[in-house]
Amino acid sequence: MKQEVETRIARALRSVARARGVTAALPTPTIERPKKPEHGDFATNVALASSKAFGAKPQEIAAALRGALEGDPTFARVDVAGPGFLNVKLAPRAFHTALSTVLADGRAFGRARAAIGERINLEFVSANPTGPLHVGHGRSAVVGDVVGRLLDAVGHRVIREYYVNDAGNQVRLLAESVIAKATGAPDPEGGYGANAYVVDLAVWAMDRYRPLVEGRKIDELSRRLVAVMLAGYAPGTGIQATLRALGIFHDVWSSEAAVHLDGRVERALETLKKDGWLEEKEGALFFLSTKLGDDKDRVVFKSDGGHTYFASDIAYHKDKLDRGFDRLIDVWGADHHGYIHRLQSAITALGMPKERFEVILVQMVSILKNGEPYRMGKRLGNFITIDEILEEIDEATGRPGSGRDAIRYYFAARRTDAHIDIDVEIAKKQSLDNPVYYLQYGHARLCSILRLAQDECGLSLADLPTDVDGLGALQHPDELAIVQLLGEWPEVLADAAKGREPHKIVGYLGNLAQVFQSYYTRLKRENDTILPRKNERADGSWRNDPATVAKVSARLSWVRAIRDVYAAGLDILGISAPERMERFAVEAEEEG
RNA sequence: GCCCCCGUAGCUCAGUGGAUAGAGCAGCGGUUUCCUAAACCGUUGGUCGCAGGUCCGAUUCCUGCCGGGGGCGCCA
Repeated sequence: MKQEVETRIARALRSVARARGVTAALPTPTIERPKKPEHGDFATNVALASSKAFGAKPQEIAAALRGALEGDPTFARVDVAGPGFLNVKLAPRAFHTALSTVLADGRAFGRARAAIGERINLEFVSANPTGPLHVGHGRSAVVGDVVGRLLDAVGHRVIREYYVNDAGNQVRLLAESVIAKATGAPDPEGGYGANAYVVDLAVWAMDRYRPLVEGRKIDELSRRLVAVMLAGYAPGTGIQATLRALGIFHDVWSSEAAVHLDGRVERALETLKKDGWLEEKEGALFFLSTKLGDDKDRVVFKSDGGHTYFASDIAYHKDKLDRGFDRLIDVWGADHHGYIHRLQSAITALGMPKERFEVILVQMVSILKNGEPYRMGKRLGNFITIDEILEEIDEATGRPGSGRDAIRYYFAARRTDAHIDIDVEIAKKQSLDNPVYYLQYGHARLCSILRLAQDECGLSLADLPTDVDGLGALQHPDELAIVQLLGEWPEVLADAAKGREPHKIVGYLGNLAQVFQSYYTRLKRENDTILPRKNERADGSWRNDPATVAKVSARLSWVRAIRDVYAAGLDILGISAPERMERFAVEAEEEG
């Protein structure tokens, strides 16, 4: 729709320029939807932008363009406004054409027709297997997952990966903390003993692996603990179960220990050394990242002989590149931002174009509790887990899955680079007036209309019109405005994918829901309905008037198009799209 | 000290080199014989942190400052 307007305006601009003998370069028209409806369906500032090239006043150019566009049947009217804006109003048929396109593609509208894009490795969550996932991980998880769905939608092939840090001091510390707890010894320095789950782990370890605990077999016990943190010691527990509860799945689980075991670290460092990127200083081996603009060189081999986390991370990312991906995307917490430059430098040094490596930084989630801010961090003991919040919300609503929908909505709704504050108490209570229900309700209402059309009007969805003439009865200005909004969906999807911005999908859907609900109520006020009235449905009398049949059919096609785009949007967000929603019993309580 | 993010309505946050800066929640006033009122309509509420600069035009881009958060390990 916008495309068509754009080509027509560009053509008009060229012809006006030719007529006036203008030879200077012409600007590409930018077409936008005006905020004010009285400014038409589309507006362009191209006359203002062309002022220099034409050596004429914007308003004069606009008037000339208006003349060039006037004969075109696509436009109902063209106005010059303000300092030289060109406001165009489209003929209804242009909307019917656009709707027809949406209907042809249905839920796939806006999606790439084939996976012709890049092969992308998307690494996200990758939380240390030393504790349950907390809300900060949850944000990364949701952002990563939705970005994955966005990339899929525009035709990339995405592999989702979780890197398990099962080799470092942290898992060792966890094992020591568990042993300490089990044997009544004091928690090691920087240990996890303050966390409640360590008690459970200690009980579990004593039960299943008593010899490892008593014999202080740290390495062996660490492996068992990592496994149990990931897979849980009972169904429904563990990091993987938490992710599943959020509707998040990874294709590949990579182990840091495995990177160490088969010599990949040494090989990666060998490659760097050969190319002169490593230098020994003060007994340690440094990667010369300052050559690539980093603040300082970074240690890869410590003076005690061990290698750093950075070293294994280089090897791990080299491995990902070796697996043939066109692009690596890592989703990290914002507290890792200082790490980007050095890893990017390492990737450059390994001979890979640094553009192939991309980091999405997800800003902090600050947790408030009853208005009191407190930091979260594994070592502080008191943090909110995803499991807790999911359970609270599911319980409050009595609808399993509502916690997942709410959390996904909440974390996807905001720009990833902005901090967000969550008051835990509010997040838990918000279950009933969370905006996610507004979205789901909108979808359910659309489904409900289509259901009644089938059950009570004897209309088969397959028989509804999808052609321009069949949709001709669609004339209400609100209906046409919503068609225009539907027409924007592919662009919104593409933008959100390109910028890795889930929140744009939330914004679009919220807008779509709002304009439809508004229309729906307005129609009532105008004493009109989409479906025939109840008595007419019952006796079938609405079928006697061909104009009514045409209008009802066209509107139902339109409803189906909205529902399809709506469902596609919810699917990108991973939020369920219920076909009907029951009322909650809670309402009665509120009245009392 | 250096680097990154943020600063927009009472609160939580969108948004844009262009016309009178938006939404949700909160507040106030309305709407229900009707396809789902979990809704809708109206209304109150703004020095777009401050100051310069670029521009025909800046809330948007640039610089400086102020405020909040995060990062600056031979930790992971």
